[in-house]
Amino acid sequence: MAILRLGGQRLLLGVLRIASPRVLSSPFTMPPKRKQEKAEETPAKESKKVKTDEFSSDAKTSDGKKWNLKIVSWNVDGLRAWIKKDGMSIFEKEEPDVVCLQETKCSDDKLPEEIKNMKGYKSYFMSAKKDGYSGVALISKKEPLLVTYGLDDETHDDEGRCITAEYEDFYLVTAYVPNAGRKLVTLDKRMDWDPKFRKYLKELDAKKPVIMCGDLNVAHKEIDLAKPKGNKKNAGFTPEERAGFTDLLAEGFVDSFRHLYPDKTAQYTFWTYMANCRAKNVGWRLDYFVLSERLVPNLCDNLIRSSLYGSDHCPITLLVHL
Amino acid sequence: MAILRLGGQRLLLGVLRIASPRVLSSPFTMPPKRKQEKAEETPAKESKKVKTDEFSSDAKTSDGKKWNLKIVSWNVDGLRAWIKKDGMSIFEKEEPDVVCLQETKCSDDKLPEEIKNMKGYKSYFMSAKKDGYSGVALISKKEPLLVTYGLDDETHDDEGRCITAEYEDFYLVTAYVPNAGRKLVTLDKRMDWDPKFRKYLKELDAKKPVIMCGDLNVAHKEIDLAKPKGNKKNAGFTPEERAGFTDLLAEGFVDSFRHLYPDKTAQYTFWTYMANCRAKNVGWRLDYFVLSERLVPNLCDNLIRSSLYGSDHCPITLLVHL
DNA sequence: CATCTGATG
DNA sequence: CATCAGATG
Repeated sequence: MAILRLGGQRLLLGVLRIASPRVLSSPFTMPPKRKQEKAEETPAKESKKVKTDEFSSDAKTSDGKKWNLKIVSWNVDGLRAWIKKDGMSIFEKEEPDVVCLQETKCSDDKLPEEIKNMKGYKSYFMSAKKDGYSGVALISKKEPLLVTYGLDDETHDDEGRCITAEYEDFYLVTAYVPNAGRKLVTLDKRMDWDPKFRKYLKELDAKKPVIMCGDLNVAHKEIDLAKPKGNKKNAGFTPEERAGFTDLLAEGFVDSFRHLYPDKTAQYTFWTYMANCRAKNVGWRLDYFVLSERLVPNLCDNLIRSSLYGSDHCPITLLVHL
Repeated sequence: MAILRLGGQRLLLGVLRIASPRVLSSPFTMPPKRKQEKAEETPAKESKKVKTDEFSSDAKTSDGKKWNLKIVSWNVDGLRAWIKKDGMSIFEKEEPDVVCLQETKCSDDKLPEEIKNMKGYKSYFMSAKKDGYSGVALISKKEPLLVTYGLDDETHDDEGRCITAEYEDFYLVTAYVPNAGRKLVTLDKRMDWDPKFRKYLKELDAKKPVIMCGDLNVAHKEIDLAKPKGNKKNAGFTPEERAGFTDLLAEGFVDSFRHLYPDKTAQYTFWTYMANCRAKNVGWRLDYFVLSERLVPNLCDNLIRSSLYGSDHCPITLLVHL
């Protein structure tokens, strides 16, 4: 069993509330200036532009049913900095049913009010013990039947890496998978995580279908990063990490993006801030929606929102019919 | 004897060079935006405005001689950040003969080229052993006869707090005096410094008149800070620190600003960044020019440039006839 | 080249 | 509320 935090908003039963999201701020679709020259005089926070068509979609399942559930996943690389960079405009643009965030880097007591109490949403956070490190969040229109935190594992559950929301018809799991680190100093921790997480997902999958999303800190195949040759010994593209992902799929899960677009190249969700990599699209696909195989008939689309800035990752969006 | 660093530009003999300072950048006389909203799109660094009259002065000695030497002192609170905030435009505005900087917070290997090799100036730096801490600089049009570093004292000379430049007719000393710290945790270090520094200045004074400037980290009298009542137990206004300054003056030195303006109130050189203190002029006079008494006939003016931004201190300017 | 913390002021 | 360093990514 996963850890179950009680009290406050953390034990959650049944009542489903639906409301339209708060209008937050203007689109943020231009790459921001570098740090030395950043931040215009008046950030465009005041203008209340209407949602553009850029984020609308008519995607359907293979048997023609239009999507009715939208989930966004975004590694924010620091929740507070991301908010200052207008990251929360994602709610206005996507009008998502659920938003999952990774690398919040924010202890509970420092969480900004605006993200804790979003109109029309319920928010759940799992912060690391270590301040300013890791941390995930799950923000849902519908109140889940139950929200649980972690994998029930001593090694990993102090690091704020996983939240599970149970809904009527499925589990939603968001994860920030351990980074193997420079010179692979934490590859051991990562390789400890992979089978435990796989087991955890398999146990959920035995009960209800699973939608898992987040920063899995691996580019699965050569097609999933710009420079496969040079990165075979680097965190995120070692044989061990790649095999870990292959093993997960072998248990009855699907990489929804690659399922839909098996040959699509140069589709990344992360670019290091260094060396102007994002402008050059020298990136990695590290962020995924992984679904129980039996959800494939429900899958409508998996979009990579590479036009959105606010972190060194971009958001990804899942559309399903459920 | 003070420590004498040899090698490179640090042992300095005789040759006097005078050149006009490089035109650096536009005036920077408006309070900058707060951090969250700072830095215009295009910093005004390109425009080459002419020096305004704001910084010109006809100040004379009491017997009518116009000033011919201008020295600026500024606690920059991080040399590199100060440069980014256009602090170096002080050279264009004041056309000073010497600029003394405190709290450079920059090890020698990280010093920006532009400050090391200013056209028309010679630069001298004393950095602390501890990275990003303390540090002073002295930048002079005329090459001094000799430049020495520190007080020849083990306790203090690792902390980059003092540079002495010997000229034909006087010594120029710049100092960043130890801060007594929150809850006075380093008051002991400070009270160790005061008599040693006093002794050092007295020894110089026995040879040539002394001009000492810098952040002395004390507001001498109640008139020298906005909130004297509430600060009697705080760093910078304890009885011990104030007595240290009184003791220095008793050895034959003069606080040039207070000498010229004995009753002028609300004249400060430092405002904490917190609580919007600068806008409210809730400040402290911590930066001084202290002169050998026999230089009083040479004194023309001591100006507090509170319109200049770039750090939590403003620059002060000394005009003398020598 | 970013985020964060923690020391320092 | 700033600077900086160092850890982390």
